[in-house]
Amino acid sequence: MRANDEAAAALQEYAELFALSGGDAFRVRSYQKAAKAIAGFPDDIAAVDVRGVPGVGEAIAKKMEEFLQRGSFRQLDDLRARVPEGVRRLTRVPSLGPKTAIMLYEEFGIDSTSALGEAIASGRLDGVKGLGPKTLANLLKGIEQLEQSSRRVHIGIATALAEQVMASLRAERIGHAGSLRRMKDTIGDIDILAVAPPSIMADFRAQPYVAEVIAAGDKKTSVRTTSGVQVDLRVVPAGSWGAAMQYFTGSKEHNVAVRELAVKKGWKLSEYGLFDGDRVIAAESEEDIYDALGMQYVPPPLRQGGDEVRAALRGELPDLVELSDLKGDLHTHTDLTDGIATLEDMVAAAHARGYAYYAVTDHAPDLTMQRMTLDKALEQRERLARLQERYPGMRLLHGTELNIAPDGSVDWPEEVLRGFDVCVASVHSHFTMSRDEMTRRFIAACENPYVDVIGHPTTRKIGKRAGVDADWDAVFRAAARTGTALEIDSYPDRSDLPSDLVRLARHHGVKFAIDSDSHAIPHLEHQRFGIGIAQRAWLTADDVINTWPLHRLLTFLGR
DNA sequence: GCCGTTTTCGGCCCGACTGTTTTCAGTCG
Repeated sequence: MRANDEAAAALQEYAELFALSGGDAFRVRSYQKAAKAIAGFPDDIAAVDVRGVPGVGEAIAKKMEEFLQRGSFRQLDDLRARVPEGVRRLTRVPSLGPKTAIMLYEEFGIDSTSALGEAIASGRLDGVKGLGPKTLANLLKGIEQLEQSSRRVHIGIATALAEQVMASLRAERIGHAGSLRRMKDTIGDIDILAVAPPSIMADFRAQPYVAEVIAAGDKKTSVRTTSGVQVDLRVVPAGSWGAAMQYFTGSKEHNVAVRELAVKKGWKLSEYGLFDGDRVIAAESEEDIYDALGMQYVPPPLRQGGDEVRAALRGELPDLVELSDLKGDLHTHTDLTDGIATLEDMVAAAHARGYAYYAVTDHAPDLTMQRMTLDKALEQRERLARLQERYPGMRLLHGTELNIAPDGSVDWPEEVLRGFDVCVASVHSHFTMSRDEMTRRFIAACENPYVDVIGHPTTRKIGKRAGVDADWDAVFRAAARTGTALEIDSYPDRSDLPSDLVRLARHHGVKFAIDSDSHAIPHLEHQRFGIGIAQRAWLTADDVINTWPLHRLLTFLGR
């Protein structure tokens, strides 16, 4: 993890603890704002003065400097000691905020979600002021949701941790396998393979990110990291690298299918190689193994144990969309609404990525907290037009992220919508409508001729909120019929659409936009996670509108 | 805590929703 992300996480934790200990709400907001700005700051704060980050003054700068020196700061240590861990977990329950968490702890001694569950079940909280029967029932439901989701982390967290682990170890060869390599949107634990001397295990156990050693052997060491995620490190022989990668990448179902192929030929496939008796047929590279079995190389995101093995035997695997196919980004924000970087900085960062086009899509007025007005949007359009002169090779598109109201309507009338190059439309509230109402809502949005892309369609937040309920077949048919693209929102805690729904939508003839939904410059890189979702859904470049050349994209947008 | 063409104090995104209450507190985006 970058120093910025670690420092921001510590500050964010401090903000939470500060709120839980009854601290001033404006100060809480200051800490949160600064944490967001530090995480999104393009330069390494270990290398530059952190006071240069907007929202960071003298007090926060001191805390961050202490953090960079010793991995914590005094005020954070104090609050960690004062606020029980269980109380912090209470606030992760949806609809349970700091006020209620403090009250439950101080009045009833409840310091964990399980204690809360028992207290509700036993009737101990019946008749408590502010906690009616509906609230208690909602809390129980929230606890259940939390317990189901808390064992896995989203791919953004897992990727950062895996990269940190690999960078911290010296090896002749090192790489990650498992569900992370298959680009699943959530990851249970991280598998790292290495070709290295035995001493790597001791080095691994001594790393500062290790909280607990679960198992320590010559071939495998398992630890729980300070972030709570388990990491397994396996040392493999150099000659078996490909076989080990193939074996530990999985999925289990994929490996069963591939091993059956080997058995049919009278061979044996293990993590040490593909063998005919004692003779090694292939072991050093995955490509050799798949080749020897008479099939195409199967890219990890496709190894799900579905029909990829059959397709690979027939030579019918798709030519998957790659990160390098993307020619632009169609959903990004600036500090005009809830982004933290200026229009000029976001555009410059997009240009540095070599895009052929780039859309700025700040929020529209119906999300009142964003304070957007038509005047502000038009002024931004002027600024963008002036910026365009500086970037002749990159077409700047002025867009907006509209809000889909419960009836499926959006923020502005047609004459205003007509003026945008691209309109993304997304659901941001009213998540609990009935399936029928929600389906009608999405279909109405698709039928709006100015809506080009449905943003983060299920609105799920991994570990926090389940997706909305809708008849997706009906929604996808409407999207295909109206020429409305569905977004693959690459922001890792969204990962939305999820790959199974992408595959279903593709079946209906839908096109997709792989967007970063960036609120800061580093977020532009998140598109790699969206590519993973697209690959798991077998998408080719032709399925993704932001791989298309500009003129084809503009034709699709109908502008 | 931060911030400043209304600068060193007094503001700080604010409206909707839910479940509770009998006029509102807490939570969320």
